[in-house]
Amino acid sequence: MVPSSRATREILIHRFLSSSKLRATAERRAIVGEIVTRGGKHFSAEDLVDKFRRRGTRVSRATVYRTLEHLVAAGIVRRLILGHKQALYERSDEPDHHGHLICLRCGKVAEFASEPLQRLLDTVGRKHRFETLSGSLQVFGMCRRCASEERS
Amino acid sequence: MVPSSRATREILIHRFLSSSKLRATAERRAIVGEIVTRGGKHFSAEDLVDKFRRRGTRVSRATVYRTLEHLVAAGIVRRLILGHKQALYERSDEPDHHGHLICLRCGKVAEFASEPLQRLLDTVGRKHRFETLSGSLQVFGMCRRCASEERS
DNA sequence: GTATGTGCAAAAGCTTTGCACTTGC
DNA sequence: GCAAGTGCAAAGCTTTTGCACATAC
Repeated sequence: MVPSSRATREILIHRFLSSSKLRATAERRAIVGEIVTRGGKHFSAEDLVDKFRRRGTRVSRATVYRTLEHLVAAGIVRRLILGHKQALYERSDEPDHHGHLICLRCGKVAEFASEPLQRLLDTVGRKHRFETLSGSLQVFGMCRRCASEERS
Repeated sequence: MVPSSRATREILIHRFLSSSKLRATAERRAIVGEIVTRGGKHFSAEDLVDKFRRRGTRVSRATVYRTLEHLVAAGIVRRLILGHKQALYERSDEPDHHGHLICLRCGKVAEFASEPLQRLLDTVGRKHRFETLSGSLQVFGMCRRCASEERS
């Protein structure tokens, strides 16, 4: 049974709005709602804009960017820079720290959870007196499919 | 005693040019030479353009970008995306794998070598049948100086 | 009623590209 | 000589911003 998406959304919206003196606008609700609906997957600002356009919800690109900025500041989503072009975002209430396997040939991004990564972050932070907020391990290379296609 | 920079440069240029059927132009020599001179530090495409402009060497921005692309493909430099704006590059013959500590407040990027990171990459690659070419661990947070300024 | 937020379109910033000219091999 | 490389300026993309209008509180 999947946890109630409606409940999650309300919690997130509440946390988001109360974290500063932000107003609860229809646009912000739509954006948070959409992010909740997407679950743990990565998404770009443009993904949201597209979705709203297709669905007929009126939210401008500028508002999407501005709201994402707030969400990042509030610690609700993380901003990832994986490929070479746009930034991707993901909910930060996802299984703690994880890394990304980025295929340089097909561009696919896979994710892996890693308990050792978590420990590594702790160690590094302590050693360098650095206050770690989040960490992202990017591994560049070739996914299994591309590696085998490359050989043939 | 620092290893001969001239020798290093020749080796790199040779490796670079012979890795495909690339021609040895003055521009490419200047770019590789400059990268060698910079040692292990990060640099952006614009850094190179600036340097050439100040020094009076005529190398266009387009050529810098095109050559960097070749260098990345040849495995001589790595392309890093650390902050939010331009890509940074670094020589890939640097002390194997290392991570980056990125301060979200002042933007400073520090580097740390990490043997455990190396091991983590191996483990992850094996586990996910992923052919790892390079890995980059980005740790976002606050550096010591900013953390203390923030508190005061 | 007023501080906040939104939309639009323009601006900004990095990177890529088309095309005519140059040059290494 | 000709394929490969360069420079220039224009175009492409994502993201940010200024400003007039709209709206949550």
